[in-house]
Amino acid sequence: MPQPPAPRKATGRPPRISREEVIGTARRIVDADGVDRLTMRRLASEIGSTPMALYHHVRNKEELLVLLLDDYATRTLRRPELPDRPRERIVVAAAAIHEALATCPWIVEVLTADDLMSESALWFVEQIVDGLVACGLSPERAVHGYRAIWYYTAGEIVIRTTAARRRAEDDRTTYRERVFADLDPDELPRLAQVADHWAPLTAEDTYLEGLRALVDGLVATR
Amino acid sequence: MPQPPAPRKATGRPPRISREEVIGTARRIVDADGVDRLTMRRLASEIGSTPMALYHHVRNKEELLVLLLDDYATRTLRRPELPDRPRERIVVAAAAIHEALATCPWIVEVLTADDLMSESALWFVEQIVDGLVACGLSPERAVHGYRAIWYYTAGEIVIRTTAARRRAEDDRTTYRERVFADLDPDELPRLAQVADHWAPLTAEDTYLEGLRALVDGLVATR
DNA sequence: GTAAGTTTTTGTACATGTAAGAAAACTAGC
DNA sequence: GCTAGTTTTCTTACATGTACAAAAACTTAC
Repeated sequence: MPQPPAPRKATGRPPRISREEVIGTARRIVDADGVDRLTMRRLASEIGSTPMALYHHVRNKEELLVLLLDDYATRTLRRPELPDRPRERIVVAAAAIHEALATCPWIVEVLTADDLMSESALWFVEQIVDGLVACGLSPERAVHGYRAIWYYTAGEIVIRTTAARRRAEDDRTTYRERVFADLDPDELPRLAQVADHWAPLTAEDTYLEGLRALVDGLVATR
Repeated sequence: MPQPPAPRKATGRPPRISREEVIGTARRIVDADGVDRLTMRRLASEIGSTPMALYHHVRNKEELLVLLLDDYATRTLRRPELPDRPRERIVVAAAAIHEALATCPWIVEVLTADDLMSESALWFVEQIVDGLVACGLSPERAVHGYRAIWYYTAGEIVIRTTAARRRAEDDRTTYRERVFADLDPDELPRLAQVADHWAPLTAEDTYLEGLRALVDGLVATR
């Protein structure tokens, strides 16, 4: 793996491709044909190299996807105007991250891989932690609060995106539908009550409401 | 795919293996050697069949894993004593699901695949939805509240498990550590302030605190 | 020049999930 | 028995990520 801090040793066989070229070409493929079409072989051939050569610039395909997500975040995350009230500041910052990620449908494969820790995302993290501190949390509790918000946000995106993808590529009856079809109203009255509306209800986008509830709960002095 | 409701047509070539046998053998492999060692070829050979024969009993490997998780949930989920206060009931029910899933380290691959919708898990869902209604939410809002709790719970498990796995199999410096090493304290004062403790802070298990905050926020009349 | 050392590239090979279709093993109708 | 139909199993084949080792293309020391 190359060491950018070193001032270019100029020893060894000179590289024909660079990490940037790899990422850039991968981005083009993903933008054009979707993440499913991004294979190491195709990437290599489009870049004019061989599959294994790529592995000197990225550790493996997963890291490549993380780098792609980073690249995407750097290019599209714009810092919004933040309201004055700290509680609203938290909500707006988290919602901005959520929106950016939710419109990038292929992240699912990567989202769980690591925290969202690109340079450009840190500012949002800072705003959230700072907002929590402004609400009276200790720095430690603020970090925990940020983590909770991140769990909720990432979980929402991953689950909703996966569900949507599954619906798209598989129109057979899902297990869920079968289970909900014959609920015992005596044992599970509430679920039986909402069984008919379960699908539309869970399809609704309630990220913001949930986020608000979570933030409210986090900043409430208990 | 076989139709269990039909009373056994007894036509066509008689099956030599059953879905139950497939799941049972898969479970043994996973219990013995971990989910990584579960391959369709090995499963087939241990069952005394061929890989492609399995595909008449499970749709694909992902469905097999979902069925495995279902099986696991059915065997291990025990209904806890629930407190009277609805708010606490929600917390206890959600925490029970969380605990069962968190001790089953291989679920990550499946968790995002679908809701946790095995028969045995529905009772917990019922308790959560019912608890939310008892706190004054409409049935619709209660379902949304349950979804928020599920997003948070699944996100926590997926992210923490993936992070732990990554730490285990890769001791090289992570991207996160590098980013946190040189934070600009002027631009990101809060993060710089906690940078040293970030790793231990995020390693702490704060699921319950986050859950409590979320539930508090959900039931608070606003 | 040559030799040694370093880094990148390439070629080969393997494990894996699974698509496609042929074959096998049965039943029902004749 | 024979044929047609149905369901399950088996064979073959392919795409993919990537391990491993050899080769290539450099620099530096002599």
